[in-house]
Amino acid sequence: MSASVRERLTTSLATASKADRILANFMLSELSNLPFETAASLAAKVEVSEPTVGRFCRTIGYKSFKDLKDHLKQDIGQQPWLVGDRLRELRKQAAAGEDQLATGLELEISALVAIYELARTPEWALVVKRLATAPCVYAVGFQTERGMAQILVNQLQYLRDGVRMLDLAGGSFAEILVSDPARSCLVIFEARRYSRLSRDLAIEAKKAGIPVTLVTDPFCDWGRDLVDEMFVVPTEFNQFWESTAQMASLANLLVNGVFLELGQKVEARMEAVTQLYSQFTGYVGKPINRTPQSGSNLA
Amino acid sequence: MSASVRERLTTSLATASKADRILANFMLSELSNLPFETAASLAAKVEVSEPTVGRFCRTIGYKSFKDLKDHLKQDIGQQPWLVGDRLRELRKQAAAGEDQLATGLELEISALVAIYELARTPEWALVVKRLATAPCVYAVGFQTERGMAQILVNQLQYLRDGVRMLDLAGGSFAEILVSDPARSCLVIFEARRYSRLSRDLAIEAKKAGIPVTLVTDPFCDWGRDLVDEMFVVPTEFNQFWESTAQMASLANLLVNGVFLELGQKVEARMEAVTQLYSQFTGYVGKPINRTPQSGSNLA
DNA sequence: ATCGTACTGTAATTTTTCTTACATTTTGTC
DNA sequence: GACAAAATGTAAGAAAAATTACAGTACGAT
Repeated sequence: MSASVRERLTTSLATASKADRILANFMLSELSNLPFETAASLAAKVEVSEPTVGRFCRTIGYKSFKDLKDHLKQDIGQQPWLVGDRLRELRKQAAAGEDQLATGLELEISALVAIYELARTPEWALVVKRLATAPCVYAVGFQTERGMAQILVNQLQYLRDGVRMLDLAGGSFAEILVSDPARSCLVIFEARRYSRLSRDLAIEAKKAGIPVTLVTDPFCDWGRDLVDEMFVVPTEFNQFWESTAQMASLANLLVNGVFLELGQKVEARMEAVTQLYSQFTGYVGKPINRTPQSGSNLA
Repeated sequence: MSASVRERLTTSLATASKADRILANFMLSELSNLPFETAASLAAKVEVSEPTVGRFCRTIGYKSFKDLKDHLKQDIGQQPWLVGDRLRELRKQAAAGEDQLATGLELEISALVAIYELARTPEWALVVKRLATAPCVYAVGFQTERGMAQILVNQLQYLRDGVRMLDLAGGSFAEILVSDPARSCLVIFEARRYSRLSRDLAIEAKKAGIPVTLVTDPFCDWGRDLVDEMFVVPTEFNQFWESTAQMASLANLLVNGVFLELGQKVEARMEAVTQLYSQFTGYVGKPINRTPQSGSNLA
């Protein structure tokens, strides 16, 4: 009757019921934030009812969620969990050992800050508006930046129609370049070494009058006057090569902006997409819903 | 109106009244236990009345003791750091307007910290080693996480042979599931709502004996005993839905680890890939190199 | 010394958090 | 497919925590 909170949670996983497992899992992954939670806040996050939280704590041997937290206090003991402390800890280790990782963290953090600064610029607002309203949105990325375009596209597609990822599979980029420029816009993700395709595509798009947004690294010297907006994302984090990881954060912020711009009306669409996914593929926990919904195609 | 809890407490020491000073001092020395305290428990410990605690918190700018705790949670420390001023600036604006963006930034930063902590775990080292040495590496992601898998795959492919992205285009995942399990490993990126495919794939991979690494959000309750390693990435950044953006950072860190593991020998390959890209597509600044290089196919 | 101001505590009230009782749903079994 | 058992949610109520109102106290100024 005296195991650590973590141990008890882990043990419980074996026998616990569905809701209890969800709780245990979440608690395990968020152990360091638990002290700040309350039974109600937890319940909301994992989408169970409040009594379930209390009951679960009782089944694993505590009096209440609060009691569990009190035990946590002793468990964590000297381990830091305030972000500040943890950051400091990482730094210290970085200073001690020959670990270049932690300095990378600081650089990555500063990249994030830079991105959030970008998100307050007029250009940002402009791009968000365009991504929300242009009939056709294209995104593209080559080499290692292909995934970034993918991320933007996949998410935007939940919010609106007419979003497509470009690639050179067809050999020409004709999809966008011969379409009505007033109806299209393009987002290019790029970083060193810049693919010739990015530049050529930007040139042609400009020629065609299609608005182009370039998300790139600080070394890009060819974009400035070819594109309408250029978002520069820091990429040097002490890793063996540039990391464009934080472009994903930028992409997500853009998507978030588009959501805010579109407002309520996207909800129906998101619901429909989810419904369709449920129907054709299925989600964990819910079997495939094989009954096509009459109201599901709002595209 | 935007200092860290620690800062505010320290500042208050100068002007505070007797009881307040006692409180501030106690809080400062017990900062890491604060989340477990309640206004009443604190009051008892320093022998002041409960309202005094609340009042004190209000005089230093919080709504209540609970509000102070909430800020503590996000407090990333007062250390002078790289981007301190800019971060502070963003925070100030956040405090002023009801701008949820900046608090999102703090959450995103703490997610980064969590990832860098992950990168120091034994599991991480294990996964890196496996990604570096397994003959076949597969990565997969569905819905909005597809891009994450893409990012990992595209980069790993620069470093080593035998890296492929999985999808259901063929309808069966046979590529990996009927291959020699001793030669393969799998990385799954997933987040709510979890695709049925992720789980089923994990189950089958486990059955087949293929090591599986799951990168997911804190809400995932089905992975724990289905996979060999589970990396949990925080995803709630005050945006309209979960943002898995920081998984990209995790992917890049993994790639970086693989690079360090493989060492010098990857350079030749990277050079060759670059050469081939130059030959077939070309880089900005360099025209297509149309002369095939005799030494370029090391694959 | 007396007054006034600022500080602090007591007690009542409000708000939040947790629990209990009961209804409903889910799960497993025959 | 129906039943029982287990699990979960709802809603009401109990307990805890925090706030407010108000009264008393300490301390400085006059």
